[in-house]
Amino acid sequence: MKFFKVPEPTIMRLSLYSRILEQMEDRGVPIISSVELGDAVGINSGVVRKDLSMFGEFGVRGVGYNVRELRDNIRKLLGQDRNWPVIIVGAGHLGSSLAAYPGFQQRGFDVVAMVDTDPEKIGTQVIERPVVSWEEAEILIKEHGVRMAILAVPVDAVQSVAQQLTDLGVEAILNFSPIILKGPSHVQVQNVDLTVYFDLMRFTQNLNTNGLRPQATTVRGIAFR
Amino acid sequence: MKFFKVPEPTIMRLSLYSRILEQMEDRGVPIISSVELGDAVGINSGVVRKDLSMFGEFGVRGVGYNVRELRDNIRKLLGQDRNWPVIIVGAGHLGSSLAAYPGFQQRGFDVVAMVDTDPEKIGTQVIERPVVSWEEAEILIKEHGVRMAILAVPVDAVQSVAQQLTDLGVEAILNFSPIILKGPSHVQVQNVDLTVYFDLMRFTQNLNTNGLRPQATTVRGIAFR
DNA sequence: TAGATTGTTAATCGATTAACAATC
DNA sequence: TAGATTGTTAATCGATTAACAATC
Repeated sequence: MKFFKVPEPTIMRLSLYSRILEQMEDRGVPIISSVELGDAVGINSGVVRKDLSMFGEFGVRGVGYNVRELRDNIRKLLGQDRNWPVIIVGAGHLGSSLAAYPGFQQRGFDVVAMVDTDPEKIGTQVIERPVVSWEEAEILIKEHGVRMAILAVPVDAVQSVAQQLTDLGVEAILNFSPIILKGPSHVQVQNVDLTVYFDLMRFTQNLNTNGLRPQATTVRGIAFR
Repeated sequence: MKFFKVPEPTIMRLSLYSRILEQMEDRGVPIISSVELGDAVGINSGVVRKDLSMFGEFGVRGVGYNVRELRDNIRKLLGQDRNWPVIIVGAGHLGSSLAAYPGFQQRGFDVVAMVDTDPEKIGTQVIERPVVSWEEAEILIKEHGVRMAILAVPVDAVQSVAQQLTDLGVEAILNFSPIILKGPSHVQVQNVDLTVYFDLMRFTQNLNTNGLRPQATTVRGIAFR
């Protein structure tokens, strides 16, 4: 078995490259240089080359990268070329907006269902997705081989829902609740805490207010200005 | 004028500390150690102490940190003690779910309005927030001194909406659309691209699928397992 | 060949970790 | 005083940046 050590910033940038390349492909651009790709995502061209070189030699010296070829390679790396069934837990505002996310289907995710405990919601459809009970969810998870779940439930329900999901064999949980979810080590938990971003913005604004000027910083390797 | 250089991971962790301290305060816990606080957010106690020491000496050696005191200090640092009027642009699913976000009001943000161009929506209320036109938005922005905006509009509208906001004097934009927004240098733009997180999860799952096991990594300084 | 751009190496930077003196 | 925990320093680690040889 081979061991991999890919810096997280690299993976996140691959995701950005992927979208830019998609756009280029749509526009019929055949070749792209690391400088152009870097500019598009707001980073240095060296980073682009370094990131890509971790996975192979995709470019041609003196020429650049074949857009379609590179796109296909990155898609494969990120698993965007396969179909990933996911379930969304919580059919509230956030859950619904995630279900409605256009990039979702488009990028290889397939929301098989939304789980909720509210009897009023169960049996209905939200954004053309069936809202189901946990009993039905269990069946669907087995049936579709669901391995990824998205959590958009109230804070106090997070931990028990995560347990439930783990018991049902889910291997990856993307948690949007503002709480740090801890799962067993074999389950990949990714906490995305939106309040952190609000606080991040406000911190800077607050410094400005106080007559202080923070130095430019970077966010997750993505330059912002 | 004083110059500040605060690592971004530190700011994000301050946000996490803030919430944990809020919970402790609610539970009536008077004192907390860096070890306890570190455990609660899943990091090493040394990081906690280092982060806090950037802003002052908040603890007592041999004892720990006074929960209420530390909470108040961090609130002040992050600007959570003041009221920040914000507007949300885009009254669709994502915009609505952000408006519904309970932590919003609670943590010092005040959504004064939601802006939309759909005549069907203008004049209605979403989550008790008025949906207004750009003309009305302009008035409200001036009236409330709005400096922060949240973007939840379709991809193709992002750049022009950002321009509009900048023209109206908005200084900070939190962009949720999966596009890298570039604003003028005096405007703070924070791109939060949810698709990046999906890809991040999937990348790991994809490696697992291929029989590879990625090493444990960290996300934005927050350990996950 | 001349020009361009990759892939890669070495230097730099910054954040995390480990360790411990200070001190309650 | 003994035990505990902070604030801080030095060592480590890892990512970014700069530079350039390889090569189309």
